[in-house]
Amino acid sequence: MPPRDGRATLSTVARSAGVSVTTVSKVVNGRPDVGAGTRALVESLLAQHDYIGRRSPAAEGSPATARIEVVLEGDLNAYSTKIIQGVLDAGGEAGIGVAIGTQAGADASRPRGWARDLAAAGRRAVIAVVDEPPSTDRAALSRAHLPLVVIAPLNPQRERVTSVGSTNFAGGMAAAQHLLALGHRRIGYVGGSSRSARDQARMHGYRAALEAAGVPVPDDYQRTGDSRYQDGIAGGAAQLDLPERPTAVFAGSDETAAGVIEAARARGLRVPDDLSVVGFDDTEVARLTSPPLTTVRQPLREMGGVALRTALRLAAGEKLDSHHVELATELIVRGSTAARQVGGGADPATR
Amino acid sequence: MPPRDGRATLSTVARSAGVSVTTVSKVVNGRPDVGAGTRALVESLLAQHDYIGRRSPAAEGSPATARIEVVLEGDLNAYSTKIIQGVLDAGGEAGIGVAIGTQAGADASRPRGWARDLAAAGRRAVIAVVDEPPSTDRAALSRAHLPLVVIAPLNPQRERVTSVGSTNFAGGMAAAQHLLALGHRRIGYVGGSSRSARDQARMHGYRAALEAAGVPVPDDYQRTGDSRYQDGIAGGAAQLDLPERPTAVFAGSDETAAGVIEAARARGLRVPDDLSVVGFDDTEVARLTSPPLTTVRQPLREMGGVALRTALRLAAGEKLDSHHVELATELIVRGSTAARQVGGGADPATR
DNA sequence: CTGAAAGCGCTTACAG
DNA sequence: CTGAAAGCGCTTACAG
Repeated sequence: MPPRDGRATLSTVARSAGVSVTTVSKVVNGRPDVGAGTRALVESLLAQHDYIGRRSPAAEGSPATARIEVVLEGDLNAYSTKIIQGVLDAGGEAGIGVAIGTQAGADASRPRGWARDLAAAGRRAVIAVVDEPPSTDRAALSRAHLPLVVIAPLNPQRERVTSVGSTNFAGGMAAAQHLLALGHRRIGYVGGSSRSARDQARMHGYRAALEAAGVPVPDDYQRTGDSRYQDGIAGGAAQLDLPERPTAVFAGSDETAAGVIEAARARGLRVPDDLSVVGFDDTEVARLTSPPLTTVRQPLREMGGVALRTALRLAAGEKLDSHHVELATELIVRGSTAARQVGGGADPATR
Repeated sequence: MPPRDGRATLSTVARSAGVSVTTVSKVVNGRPDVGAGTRALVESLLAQHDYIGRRSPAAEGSPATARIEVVLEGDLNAYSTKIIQGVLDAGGEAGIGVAIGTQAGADASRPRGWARDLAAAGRRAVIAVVDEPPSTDRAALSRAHLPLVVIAPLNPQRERVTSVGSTNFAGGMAAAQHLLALGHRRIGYVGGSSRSARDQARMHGYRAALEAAGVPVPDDYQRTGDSRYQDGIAGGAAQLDLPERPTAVFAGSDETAAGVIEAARARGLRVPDDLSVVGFDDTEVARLTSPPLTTVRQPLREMGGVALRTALRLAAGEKLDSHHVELATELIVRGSTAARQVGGGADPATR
C-alpha cells in the first residue's frame, strides 16, 4: 500500500527518473557507485518530490524528537540564555524536545531546504530570538507549514508575525520614577537604537516620567547606540564628562548598565554614592555587577515559556486571540541606586 | 542480516517472548487486539531488549535531525552557555543538529526509557556538562549504544568516561605567578569544593607557585566552598576581615571572583588599588565586572567543539587515543590586578 | 486473541 | 555503472 499522505517513496522517484529503485537508494545513501549524470538527475527528482523516506514509528512516538527549533542571532549571551531556559523549562513540562539551530552562517545564508529539513526532522514550530526575522525565513517556514513565534522583536507591531514581548514603556517609566523618588533630578539615559520600537518605548517611558515630574531632559542626557557593554562605557563616559553630569543613569540593558558602572569607576566615581544606575532585563549580569544592579526585570524565562506554548498552539492549528503578547516588567531594586547625595554631582576631587 | 550493532528487532523480542512477530508489532503500536498477559510480557521484554525500532532513513538524511543531545545540570549559566556555543558552532560546521535536554526533573529522575528515546529520535551521542555523570545515566546510555562525552568533570580520571577538560593545575599556577610578579606576597585563594579534583588542581597550582617563590600560604588564606557568587562574597569577606588581609585573591571561578570584588567594594576597598583579583573561566562575566576581570581562560568554546567532534568519532565507532583530553588554559590580564601598592594591605581608613 | 502469509519500503551482495 | 534478486524489518488483512 502506498503511503496515504502522498509522500514519495524510492519507487516513485525511480519511476519518474527512469532508473531502478536500487540506484535511487544508492543516491539517497551517498554511495559512490553511481554515474555523475544519473546522480544529478535523481537528486533533482528527489528534491522535486520532497522525498523524506519512510518515517520511523519509534521517532514519531518519542518524547525526545525535537519538536521546536530555537533560532538565534549571533552568539548566546546572558539575555538569550534566560529565554532559552524558559523554552527548555516549558518544553520539559510539555514533554517536548527542543533543538537549538546550529547556524553555520547568518540568517541570510540558510542552507537550501532549511525549513523543509526541519519539518522532515519532526519540528512542529520555530521560535526565533532575533531582532527582525528575515522575510526569506518567514516565507520558507510558511511553505513548510512551520509556524513562527518571535521573542522580543524590535518592532512587534510592524510585521504580521506572532511575537512575545514585555511592557517596555512601563519599564522605562518605572526606572525613571524610582530614580525620581530617590531625589534625583539630573537623570541620563543610555540605551539602544532609535530604529528599534522596543528601545524607543523604554526611552519614552523614561521621558514621560520625567516630564510628568516637571524635570527637564536635556538632549545630551539622552544617548542611543547599541546595547552592549562598550556602548555603556562610551555613553556613560560622554555623560559623566559633561559639565553638569547626571547623578543617575537609566541604561537600556544590563550590559549597558555594567558599562556605565565601569565608566564611573574609571573616573573615581562610586556607585551608588556618586552615581545611581538602573539597568534593563535582569539577566545574570545584574546579580554579578558591583554593586548588584537595580534593574527593570523582563520576565525572560516566562517569555520563553509563553513562546513555546504559543508555538505548540499554532502547530496544533489553534487560532490566537492576539498575534502579539506583552508580559509585565517589574523594577528590581538592588544596590546600584541610592538617594541623591547632598551635594551630589560635585566633582569627587573637591570632596 | 541482523543489525550488526546488536540492536533488538521485533523478531529478537518475539523469539524471547515465545510469540509471533505480528503480536510484538501490535504491542509496539498499541493495537487493542492483544491479550493483557501477552501484552505485559512483551512490553517487559521490549524494555529489557531496549527495542527502539528501525532507523528512519528519512531523518537519517536530514541535517536538521538532532544527532547530539546536550545534557545540563541545573540552569544555563555563563559557563555552560559558552560550552554550548562551542558545541553549536562545531555542529554547524559538521552539519549536525544539536538538541538541548529538556530536563523536567533532575538527572536522578530521568524518565523511563530516556536513553532509548534519544536513540530512537536519532541521537548518536550525548554530551554532558555536569560535575559527575550519574552511573544510572551511563548504564542507560551504554545499553542504548549512545556514547557519552563529559565536559570538565569534577574527577576526570576516576571514571572510565570520555571527557574533555582544561589544564587546571597550570591555570592555578599562572594565576599565582602573575600575582607574585606584581609584587604580591599575601595571596589568598577562594575556590571550589575539595571533593573536586578539578578545583584541587587549581588550588595546588596556586600553592605550587607560592611555594616555589618561598611565599607562605597560611591556612586561613585558603578557602573552599562552592563556586558561586555568594561563595565569593562569603570567602572574600572572611579573608578581607583577617587581621593581616591578603593584597590579592585568586578565585576559582569568575563568579566567585565577582563575589570577591563585591566583598571588597562593600568594605570600601578598591580593585585593583587595594586588592587584586584573578578569576577562572573567562566567561562573559569577566568582561562585565568593574573593573574587567583578569582571569584564567578556559577555552570553553573550543572544549565544546572538541566534545562534539569526539562524540561523533565515538558514534562512528572510532577508537580514541585517550579517553580524557585537556586543552590549555591561558592567563588573560585585564583591569582587576595591579602591582602591590606601597603600604598595600593597610586599612584604607588609615590612609 | 493469535499468527501465517502477503506485501511495503528499503538495502545490499552480486552478475553483467 | 546499473539493476535483478534476495532478504530485512515491519505492518496488516485475514483465517482460525
